[in-house]
Parts: sequence; C-alpha cells; structure tokens
Amino acid sequence: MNIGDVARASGVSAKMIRYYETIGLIPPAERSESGYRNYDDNDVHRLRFIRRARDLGFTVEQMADLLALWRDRSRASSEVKKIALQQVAVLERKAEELKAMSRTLKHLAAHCHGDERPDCPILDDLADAAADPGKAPEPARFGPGGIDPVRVRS
Amino acid sequence: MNIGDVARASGVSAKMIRYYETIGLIPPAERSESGYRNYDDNDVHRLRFIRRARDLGFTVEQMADLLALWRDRSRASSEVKKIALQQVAVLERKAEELKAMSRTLKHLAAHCHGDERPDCPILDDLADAAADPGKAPEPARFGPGGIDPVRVRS
DNA sequence: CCTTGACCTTCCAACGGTTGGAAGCTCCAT
DNA sequence: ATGGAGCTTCCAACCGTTGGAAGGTCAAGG
Repeated sequence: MNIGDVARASGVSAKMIRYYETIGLIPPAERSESGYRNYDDNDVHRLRFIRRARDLGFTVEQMADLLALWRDRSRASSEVKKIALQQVAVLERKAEELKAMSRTLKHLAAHCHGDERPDCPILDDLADAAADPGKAPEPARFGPGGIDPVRVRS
Repeated sequence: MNIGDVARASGVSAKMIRYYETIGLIPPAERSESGYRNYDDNDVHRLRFIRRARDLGFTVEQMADLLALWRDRSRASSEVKKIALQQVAVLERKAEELKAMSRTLKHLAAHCHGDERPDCPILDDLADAAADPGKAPEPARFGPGGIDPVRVRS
C-alpha cells in the first residue's frame, strides 16, 4: 500500500503520516525501489489507533506512551488507566472552563438590546470587569492567576 | 508608564503587548527619547479589555472587531451581540465535544483493572474502534468527517 | 562618578499540529 | 509516448506565546 491508501484507510492525512514519521511517533516505513513508502494492514491499524487517540485529545507525547504500551502487551494496564484518567481530568476541566466562558458571554449578550442602540453591556464589561480582580460582576472569572484560555481549531 | 508597568497592571505580558502591536491589534505606543514605550491609563484599560476577551476564548481577529466597536460607541450593539453569540455557540460546541471525549475515556478506564493484568480495553478500543467508521461501540464518535479535535494550552 | 541591577529595545527561534506549495520523480492507463 | 495522478523532499506559514541573546537606559547606592 502506498501512503495515499493508508491515508484514506486510516483517516490520517499523508502529510501527517510523514510528519509523524519525522518526529518518531511511527517508525520509518519501508521503501520501494523508487522510494515510495510501503505500508501494510498493521500500519493502517496503528494509524487508526493514532487517529482515534488524537481525536480523543491526547497529545503526541501521550500517543507515544500509549503506542509503547500497545506494542508491549505484557505491561501493566494500570499505566494505561493512569494516562487515560489523567486525560479525563484534563478534558473535564477544559469543558468546565468553556462552559463558564459560555455562561458569561450568554449572560452579557442577554442584556444587549440587539438593536441600533449603542449601549451594549458586553463592551463595558470587557473593559471594566478586570479593573478589580477578585470582585467580578459575572459568574465566570478569568483574572490574573486564573484559568488558562482555550485554543480551538477552526 | 513603561511596558512592564502596563503588563503588570493589565495582566498581559510585555512580550504579548509588543506582539499585539506588531500584528496591529493595538496601535504603536508613543516612545520616549530613549525609545521606551510610553503608556497611560487608557492603554491599560484597552489591554485589560484584550486580556478579558482573550480569556473568553475570542480570537485575535474577533478582538480586533470588538475593539473597533468599543472605539466607536455609535455603532450598533447588535454587532457586538452577534459576535458574542457566535462565540457562545462555538464554546458550547467545544465543551460538548470535550465532555464526549471525557465520557468515552472514563468508560474505557472503568473497565481497566488497574492492576498488573495486561488486558486493558482502552488499547483495544483505540486500536479497533475506528475499524468500521459509523458503527461505534462507545458513545462518543470522532471518526472521519467527525468532530474537530480540541487543542489545549498546557 | 561609577558600578550594579532592573528595565527596556530589537531580532530570531521554537513550541505543537497541521496545511500548503513548489520542484521533481514514478506509476499506470490510454 | 504522453498525460495525469500520486509519490518524493524541502520550505514556509498558520495561531499565540515564550524564551533567549545582544545591547541600550534608568535609578539607586557606594
């Protein structure tokens, strides 16, 4: 199988497959005479593994850990569990932060007339809310020393 | 005020203030004779605005929009509301995705013994779950054509 | 006055994960 | 044999942020 085939079969783009190879997440693929990468079902399997782990929010580093555990089945499942539960905690915390942000914004938007009047409290809050960190008018606080912002992929 | 003062007062690092200046999010600061940037309370105010908007998950582009609206108070509040509600929708969607990921992982971890036995279903699921996209054994699905992964800041 | 240390300046690089493009080669079908 | 799809490598950009190096400036203390 060529890289395009595995890409389609695994859901990981050819670009990313090459990238994962360069960073060492996957071992270098065998090459044909002409230099094309050759893959088999095992590789597809592993790439599906990666794809799924990535979609579950694991970092490349964590994926490397999981792949190592997967490769060596004699290892303790407790390690896998530990990694997974760590990830659960991270995901839940991030979800809570997003919810809090959403709540704040929704609250602010609710007081916005939505007509041509220029007195929308959203801007005032954005401008004034952080004036006295610790005394927030709204539920969600993200002041100094607060919660990490969240980066999302468009 | 020097850049360090505004940085402390606004919660935006000096590095980021300079960066925001280079990308045009904020106008170039006035300089002293020696080349130091000079700021006043207004700048602190604006940077707090930015800080808060950033923490609420707005992109730099959206922040630029909001700042423009803030600057020109005669504009309709409906625009502000629109931007805010768009952001609410994005945040809620992302929060749901995170919850779904978390649910899947927690479910998988619950079937992991956590002892020395190597048969942890997490790895098997990661390896096999995506085998037939569309027929998932677990609640959360992130197959091809599915939901965007989430990037988080460590 | 001179040194010290904290502050400022610019520039350059890297992070992580992904995508895009350019230039050139190979494979397969017509 | 010619075209087009697919492969190769390399290089750059995206986002927001952080770090460092090399150098100039300020205020205080000896």
